[in-house]
Amino acid sequence: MSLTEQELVRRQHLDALREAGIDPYPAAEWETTHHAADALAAYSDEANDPEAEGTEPIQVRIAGRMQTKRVMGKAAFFHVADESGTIQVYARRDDLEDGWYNAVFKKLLDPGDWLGIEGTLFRTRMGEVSVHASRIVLLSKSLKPLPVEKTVTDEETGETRTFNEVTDPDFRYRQRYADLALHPEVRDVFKKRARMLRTIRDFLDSRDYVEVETPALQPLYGGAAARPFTTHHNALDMPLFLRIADELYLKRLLVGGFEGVYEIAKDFRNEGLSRFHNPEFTMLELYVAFRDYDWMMRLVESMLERIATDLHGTTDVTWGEHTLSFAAPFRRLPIFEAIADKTGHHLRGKTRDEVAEIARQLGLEVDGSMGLGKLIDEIFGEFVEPHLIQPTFITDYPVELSPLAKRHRTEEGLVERFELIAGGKELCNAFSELNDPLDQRQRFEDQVTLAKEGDDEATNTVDEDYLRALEYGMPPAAGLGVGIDRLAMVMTNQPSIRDVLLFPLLRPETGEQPDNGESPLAPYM
RNA sequence: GCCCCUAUAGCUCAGUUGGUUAGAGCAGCGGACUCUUAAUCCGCGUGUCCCAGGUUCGAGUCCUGGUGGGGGCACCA
Repeated sequence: MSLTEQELVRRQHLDALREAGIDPYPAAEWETTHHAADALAAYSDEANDPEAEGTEPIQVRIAGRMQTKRVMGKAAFFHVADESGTIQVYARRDDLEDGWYNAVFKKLLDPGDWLGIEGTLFRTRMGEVSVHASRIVLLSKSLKPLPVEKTVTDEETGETRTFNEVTDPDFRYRQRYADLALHPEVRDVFKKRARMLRTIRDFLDSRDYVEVETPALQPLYGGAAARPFTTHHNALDMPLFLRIADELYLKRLLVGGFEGVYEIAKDFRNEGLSRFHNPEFTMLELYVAFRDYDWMMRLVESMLERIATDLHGTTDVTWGEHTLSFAAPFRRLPIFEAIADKTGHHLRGKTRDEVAEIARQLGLEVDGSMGLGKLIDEIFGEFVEPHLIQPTFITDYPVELSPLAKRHRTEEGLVERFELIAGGKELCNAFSELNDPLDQRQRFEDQVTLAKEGDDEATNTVDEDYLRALEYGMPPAAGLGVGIDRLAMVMTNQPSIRDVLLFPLLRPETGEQPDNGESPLAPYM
């Protein structure tokens, strides 16, 4: 791939630096005393006013990426960005090592270079707290120019305007490193995501639930309805599946005597991509012995309340034009009531064919392969779910949809299950876990029948080992699954799952295509 | 898999009913400048107009096919 003029210029700078005896990629540690934000805070600390008579100037050593460079002959200003923010640096020829300013700083350093700066804090005539540099060290040379965005604050209105903002999603997702370097607010999203995960772990650990790890490579897949990725183990010469859920392994651990276990892990589902779906995604699963789905609703309320408060200081979370309230308790609504509210149709007790007719009346496409459960799910997904903006527990699903959930204690044909919907999307799925081994075997066999009838998401194998575990006796338990990515979307107000994944799945870039029949795929050049 | 939108300089974008040499700002290059902040001033345009065909005297512009990206549908307990 040919280099642009700007890339060539930077390579020339690199060569010139080496000729001048400056290592553009030095190994030695550059110990810092401050981040940019700390330095600014230190200066504005009124208890130690640095502008008061007789006060010693504050010495700082900082490190960061050079932003725009404004050279005015024998002095220059530039900003340096580190993880905390930016701070301006004032570099004067006569304050730096002899000849260095003209020969190195002006000619060979470029925006994007990583620099170490030593100096004292002062306030410029324009009022900006800055570092008056006594020493500037190149820490790492940048050979490829980052796009230049400039943000201006209008002094009268206080409004900020950004020029040349990089908005191309292709660029931002593919070159996430550049997106992050350019956009501190994108880094903030991922810091919030990390904090959310830490809150979840704190919350669960404080209840003495044990974080465990179960296989991602599985000889049989199960625990959800989804098509798996398949792979192959060479030494054992056997096919393996990437997990679509952790559920069946975690419940084996309840049999083994753990009373609370959870796992935060990637699941893999071989399905389409969308604003809400990535083929690999992060799932929290939690199983607690001797509890039921009612109890689990209260736990979820309490956990989400805490996540919202930790991230935002309040249970109110902005979601597009809405404000979601995660203050407990959340609304609870049986699925049949929810459907009746939105469509006027009471489906409880109706036969498969009656529901199919209603679905047709509502304008849904119905075909003969759709069972009662599937039809109800379709109606719910089309007419109810998108309208559930505030956090809402939808409860008591038809048994056909839930082969791993316990039958409802009083309602025939239903299971003790809930989903939490917020922002019009499913965030959690939970139930009182089915622990009757004989009922479980029957439901697995029903799934196998569905698979044979052509449902390519039904599991086509009975997991005999799981049934063996259940036969030893699994305590009654409540189980929960939380889509961490979707929760992160809601908690950080991001419209696409790609905005809460550092590296969402994209097609590989096609490289330069020499007309020689070689592979067109050259992802990273 | 289907439908719609979209692709022009490193970045953000303009480009007329098809018209001859494809432009602007920022970035970059050369020069001036010791408190600037989209620094300013003087000079310089750096391009596979996503790709491949086609229509035409002539295509960035129109047509067909393809590729990347976005949105929607389908799929997704």
